[in-house]
Amino acid sequence: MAGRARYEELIRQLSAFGAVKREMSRVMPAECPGGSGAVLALLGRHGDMRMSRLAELLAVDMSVTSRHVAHSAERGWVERSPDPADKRSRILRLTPAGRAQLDELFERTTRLLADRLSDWTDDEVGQLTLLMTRLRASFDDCRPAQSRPPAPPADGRATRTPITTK
Amino acid sequence: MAGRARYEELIRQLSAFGAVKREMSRVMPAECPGGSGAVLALLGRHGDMRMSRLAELLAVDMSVTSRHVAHSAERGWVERSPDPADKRSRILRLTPAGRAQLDELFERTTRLLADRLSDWTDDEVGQLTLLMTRLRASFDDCRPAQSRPPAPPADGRATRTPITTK
DNA sequence: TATTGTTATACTCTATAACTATA
DNA sequence: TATAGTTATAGAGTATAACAATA
Repeated sequence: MAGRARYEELIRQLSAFGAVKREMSRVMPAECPGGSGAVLALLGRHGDMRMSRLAELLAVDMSVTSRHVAHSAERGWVERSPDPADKRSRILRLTPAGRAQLDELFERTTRLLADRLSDWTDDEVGQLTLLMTRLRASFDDCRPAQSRPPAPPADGRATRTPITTK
Repeated sequence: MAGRARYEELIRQLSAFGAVKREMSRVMPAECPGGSGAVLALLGRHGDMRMSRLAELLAVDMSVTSRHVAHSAERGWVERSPDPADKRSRILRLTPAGRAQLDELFERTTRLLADRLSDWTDDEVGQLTLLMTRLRASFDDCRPAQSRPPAPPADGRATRTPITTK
């Protein structure tokens, strides 16, 4: 358990963190806003899935997810095919065009980070990523849990706060 | 210089970080949205200042700053007095009510963090804060620079870009 | 009756541009 | 002419609630 001063300083940093995200979004192609980018990134990482699962990964209401996905689908980046097992559901899949767009996003953001973080060592970047991942996991653990998967097989530098199915 | 895989993983974490911020803002009093909270926090930390300086600290356009400050002033948290040295400017100051509101904000967010991060050590929280501070500084250093002070000596966990009165 | 997904509405945050009042 | 600050407008993100189709 950390001291109050620690928390307050962390709060300040969290609060001021918007600036970094804003600068990241400024290098994104105008046609692809952040919401769509997040959709593509998650589909690229986790593969095909349903709306509800995507909403959970985005940690956002499904109504919001629906709009982001609609935007992506309109541009041909995502395909929504009916789920044969449940006609209410739709299976989302990244199209080749979506994959290309995703590559472009990573290309741009990676270039930005490589520029800004040129004086960071590989290990320092890894450290920050690890701690941010863990922070997010610590918050996730306390969510109204829908269908949190039982300890997703941590893939390398994954979450240090193991997820227990409640 | 870190490897591309490092950057991509960091990008994913940055992208997913909104969830943490959203949860933080959910514990805020309805009357005090995030923008006002940031204003109060910066005035509390750095003391009285002008609009332009606050806008720079917020890393946001002055038009945005103006609205947040107006919101805070309407609620009696911030006082805008004319600058005798320059009649175009206004000096911002935290009122006692603003200080009380700020205390309340820290109280709530600290409580949230203490809950979520109960299994983090003091040192781990410090580590994360330090790295986030440094990340932000790395981005700041590349900004269109208005009155950025000349590379101050980093002192541990404080902002690495200390503020000097222009 | 409950769940999946969509749509309508409203609110916050942001940037750009036009405007004022000083400098 | 340039700068400090305000306001109007527009765009992105989010949540809540009402709705349709299916389970």
